[in-house]
Amino acid sequence: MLDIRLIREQPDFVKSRLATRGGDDAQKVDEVLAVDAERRKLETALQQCNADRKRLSKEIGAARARGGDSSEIEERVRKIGDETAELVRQTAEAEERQRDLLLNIPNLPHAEAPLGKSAADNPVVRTWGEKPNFAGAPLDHVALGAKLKLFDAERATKLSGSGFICFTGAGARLERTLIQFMLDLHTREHGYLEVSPPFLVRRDCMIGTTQLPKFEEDMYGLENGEMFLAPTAEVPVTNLHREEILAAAELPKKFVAYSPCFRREAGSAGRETRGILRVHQFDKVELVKITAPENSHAEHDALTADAERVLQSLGLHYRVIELCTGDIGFGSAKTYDLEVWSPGQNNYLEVSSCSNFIDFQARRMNLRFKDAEGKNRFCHTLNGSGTALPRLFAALIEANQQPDGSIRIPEKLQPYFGGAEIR
RNA sequence: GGUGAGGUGGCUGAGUGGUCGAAAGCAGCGCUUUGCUAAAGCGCCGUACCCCAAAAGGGUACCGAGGGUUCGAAUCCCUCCCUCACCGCCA
Repeated sequence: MLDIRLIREQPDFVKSRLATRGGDDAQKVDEVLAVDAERRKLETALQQCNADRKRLSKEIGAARARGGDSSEIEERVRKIGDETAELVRQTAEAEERQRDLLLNIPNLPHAEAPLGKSAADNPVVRTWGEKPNFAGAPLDHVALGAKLKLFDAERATKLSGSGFICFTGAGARLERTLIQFMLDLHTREHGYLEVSPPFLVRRDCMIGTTQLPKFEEDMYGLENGEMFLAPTAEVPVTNLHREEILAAAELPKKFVAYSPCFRREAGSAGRETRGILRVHQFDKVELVKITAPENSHAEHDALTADAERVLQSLGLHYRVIELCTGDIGFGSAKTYDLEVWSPGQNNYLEVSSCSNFIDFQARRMNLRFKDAEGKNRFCHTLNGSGTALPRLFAALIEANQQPDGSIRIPEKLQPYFGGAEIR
């Protein structure tokens, strides 16, 4: 949520930053400004009424204490009360309209975010490692999975419909191994606190981390829209400290959490849907940071580096791209995507998205900290998936397939996996 | 799921219809005095929003949340949420 004061004081700046995303947000800014002006007018009038009512009511009390007659004042206050009721209704309505509008305006892309219209304009920031060489054409993860019985899409569909996957045997073990490997890496070597949060969260949490109200059709809701299956651990973990005022010394807070993630993937039929690349339920290990504003960019770079360590440790070739202003997510000001090389797809696969939300989520969550001068200021929030499991799984088995059809387990993973190969 | 108790400012804790944004104590900040690692006295000490060009200042709201009664609600009524205790059920 953007700061209404920023919109009020610098509307042209806000509009010009939003314009870099494309879309019609400038119009929403004008709407919110109009509502804001109306709201404040109503609020001032209402407060004047309340002040009169309060003052006169006290006079009634004083008059009665003296044993005097107060019926005339009582009549006046009753009249003010009638006027107030209408103002209360109008003010509340204006407040709600303003909030609805604000919740539907996306974050301002950071000044350093590259300009662009679509994913085609996302610059490559850096690459790591080399594409592996294969004697013949490498198999893709679907073929490898079928051959080695690593997952069973048909039976998962029988259980839950299309877009669900069931890992089996060595595949299930490899999946579990990757989760544990990442949790250990981030807790032992990068200083994150492991949390195992609820996966079912209240509506407020989904608003806090910007999934709602705009993307409700992509979420699985229960209990008449009061509860939702988390689409990422970002939701429960970032909301852990919602409506709190943290001490400056506590920052940055660094969390790592494993969770299954539930997404309807509405409207994405046909895009990267082969095999296990886009499913309605998948496992993910998520990184979340809560930082002071001064440090959020440095912490963002560090978080991205921590996510990269996973791919480096597994010896997987990847590249880092930065999302351009036209492609960046609704709530994010600056985002790096990690894309791992998939020999089977002969393309890069997005496995991790590291975003700096600045104070956009913190305002929605009312998440603040007390700074050195004792002022309460909004925190900055960052998150990056320490990698979406099925895609990492797919890239990993494709990159490590051997001429004899077996899969070599990367060295660092072997102690976790309890073996050096799958055959 | 049942029964009972309870949710007040950073903390403890008063307050059952009016002068209560809320006593008192603790913690914190400032000043004064005396001075050896401290005591005493005094003052300050919540958040959000609105008005004001701004500062100063003024105002409104907030005693778990939301409604209601009333001229007036921390206080009375209703609903909900949460915490604690015990009981039931259960991985």
